[in-house]
Amino acid sequence: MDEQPRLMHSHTGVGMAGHPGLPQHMQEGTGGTDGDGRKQDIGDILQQIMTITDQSLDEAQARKHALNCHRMKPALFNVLCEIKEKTVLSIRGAQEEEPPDPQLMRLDNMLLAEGVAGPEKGGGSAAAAAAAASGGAGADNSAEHSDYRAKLSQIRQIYHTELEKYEQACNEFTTHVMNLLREQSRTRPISPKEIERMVSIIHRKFSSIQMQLKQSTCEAVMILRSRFLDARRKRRNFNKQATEILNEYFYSHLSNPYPSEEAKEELAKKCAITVAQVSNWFGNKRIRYKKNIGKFQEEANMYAARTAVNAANASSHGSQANSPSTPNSAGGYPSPCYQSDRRIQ
DNA sequence: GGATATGATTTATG
DNA sequence: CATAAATCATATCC
Repeated sequence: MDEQPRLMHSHTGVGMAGHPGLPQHMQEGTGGTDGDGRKQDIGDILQQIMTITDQSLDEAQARKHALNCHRMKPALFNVLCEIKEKTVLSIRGAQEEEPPDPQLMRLDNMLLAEGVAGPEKGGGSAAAAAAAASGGAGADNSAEHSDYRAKLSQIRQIYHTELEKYEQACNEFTTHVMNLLREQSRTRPISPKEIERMVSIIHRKFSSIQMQLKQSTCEAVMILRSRFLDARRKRRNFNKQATEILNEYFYSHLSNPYPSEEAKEELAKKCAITVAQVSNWFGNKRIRYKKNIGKFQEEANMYAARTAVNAANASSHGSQANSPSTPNSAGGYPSPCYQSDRRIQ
């Protein structure tokens, strides 16, 4: 809207005399006689154009309409078109290319990798699988994970809503501007290139806003990750049953407490934890046992007794009325001392 | 609240 | 790569 008076001033108002783009009949001096009425006409029109900004909008609208209907309008318009063509050509120079922003690409890639952008990934299938695999025992673990997933999808949803909002606003604005330009193109020459450029400017602006959104979404995801996926921060003790199973194995293999890969897998399954966790547990247990055997003596005795009783039960099942609740009363079980022949290397 | 227990991670080693 | 050892960071106990 504000370009109209400027254009008129700079090209039509002042620089008119002798402009190379102007047709012959408009470049004549004031001395001519037969073109006098016509010149007066043009002068009037130009005067009207010049004063258009001083008028109220309604008045201007009316003037515009009047100008539009004026018989000289097509001729003048053609002149303007010519001028425009020349000046626009000189304005438009080395600015058209637009390389993809590496920063934006980085953000996009990350959002895609985190599953925030892109298509909805298989809803809860991973969580369901985890819950199924862990049975009832590892429920807290999967619950924690689902909490993480819930937060992530929350972020995802906000991100998409905002993105959509921006997109919509961008489209609305673009349409609005294009309508304006189209409307203005009746009174001033507007090339398709110009419209294109305007649209691309708008899109650039909006995409820079989008980048901010992506940036903050990335930050949110990062914070979420560090909060939830750093297991050290959310350490959970294994449940009683799991530690019993692990201890049982440890003390019954005290001479060589290094479960094979298969044994680890078995233990992991029984305890509803991962193989890595089993390895961690044994690593911790070995070093801590070795460091302070005395402290573990009682525990060692207890588990040794229990396995002894279990063995006895298994070997002579049914014949004896035994009570598994009195393991300590049974004397003579092998004491799990830290001796040279059952060394941890 | 601090002491201790404990699961996970890091670092070093062969 | 598996493990030992040190270390971290939280959980749990008292």
